[in-house]
Amino acid sequence: MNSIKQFYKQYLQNNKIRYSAQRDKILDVFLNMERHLSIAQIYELVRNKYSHIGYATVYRAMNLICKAGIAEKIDLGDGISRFEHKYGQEHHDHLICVNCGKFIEVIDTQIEELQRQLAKAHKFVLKRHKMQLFGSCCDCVKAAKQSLSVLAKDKQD
Amino acid sequence: MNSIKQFYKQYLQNNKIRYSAQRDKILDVFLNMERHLSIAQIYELVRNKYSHIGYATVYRAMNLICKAGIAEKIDLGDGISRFEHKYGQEHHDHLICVNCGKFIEVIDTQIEELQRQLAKAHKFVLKRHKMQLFGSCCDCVKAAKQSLSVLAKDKQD
DNA sequence: AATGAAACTGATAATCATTTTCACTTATTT
DNA sequence: AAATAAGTGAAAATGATTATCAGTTTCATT
Ligand SMILES: [Mn+2]
Ligand SMILES: [Mn+2]
Ligand SMILES: [Zn+2]
Ligand SMILES: [Zn+2]
Repeated sequence: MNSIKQFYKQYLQNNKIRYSAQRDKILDVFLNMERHLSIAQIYELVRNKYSHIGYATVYRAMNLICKAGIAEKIDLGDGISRFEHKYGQEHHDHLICVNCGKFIEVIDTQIEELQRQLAKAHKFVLKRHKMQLFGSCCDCVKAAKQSLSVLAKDKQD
Repeated sequence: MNSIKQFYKQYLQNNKIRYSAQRDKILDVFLNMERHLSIAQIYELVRNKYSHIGYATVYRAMNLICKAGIAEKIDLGDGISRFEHKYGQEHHDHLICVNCGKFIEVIDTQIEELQRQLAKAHKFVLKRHKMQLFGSCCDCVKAAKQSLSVLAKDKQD
């Protein structure tokens, strides 16, 4: 039925790691959650649904889920790790709005190809890369323009 | 004479921030240092040369130097901030060897242009970006091959 | 030169995300 | 069932960074 869960169970079995009730619940929450949530947010969701699960257990479970290749930890440099789905997802990079925190997932095959060429030119064996574009999303730009025009109007009066 | 120091003094003056002996020493160390050093490493260098300067003062001074636009803090996701020269330097991205930690500075104008287009396509007003390519540098690849062949020879014997 | 305000320093404490520890419980193997 | 291994949760530890605060230095004004 749930092929991801099957995959996870297989991974644990292969590595002689037990499949506990806590790990099951945390995986369920992760699989049903919005993208890019932090540990604190995942912990809250787990608590709401099941309670009585420790913070450290959520950390441990999410690290396992990452090791299994089902989640990926992403780091925006703000000191908070976020997690996103990786199983069956193709690689992508992020546009991040510095105002509202919105994530836009992007993949640009030309850039990816140029990255490979760049690494090759420096005799680098490329393992992974991180590309994050920070700026203001269209909604936030619109909102900023709006408030500017309101200010201008106030000045006129 | 030292135009960067002049620039720094001007920045501090403009912002009513004093130019102390500690700030002078820390700036000197930063200006003469290898690229991409951490606070701990800068602190060591400062200590060797002058001693009696507090850790917090180094943090504060480096943050100031960044605000002035002379240094830039870079984050590789390993929890350690590193600093590099920014004054008069053009933007660049990094190839980072996951084995030896070597940095290679790169700039690919095609990628930069594609990034701008990508942002535009999503109606994003781009402020800054981060691109880091992780892998093995040619020296580390060579070393790995070497040790592999040694192992193979051992097996033969 | 004296004075008072403002800025700076350095030691230390606080913060915050994450990891470790450890006594205890649960699952698996013998 | 007993022995062994793994997992859990609470609490402590860690490590980078920032905040606090009493004492010091600098600057401007008298
Ligand atoms: Mn994503
Ligand atoms: Mn650099
Ligand atoms: Zn936004
Ligand atoms: Zn290397």
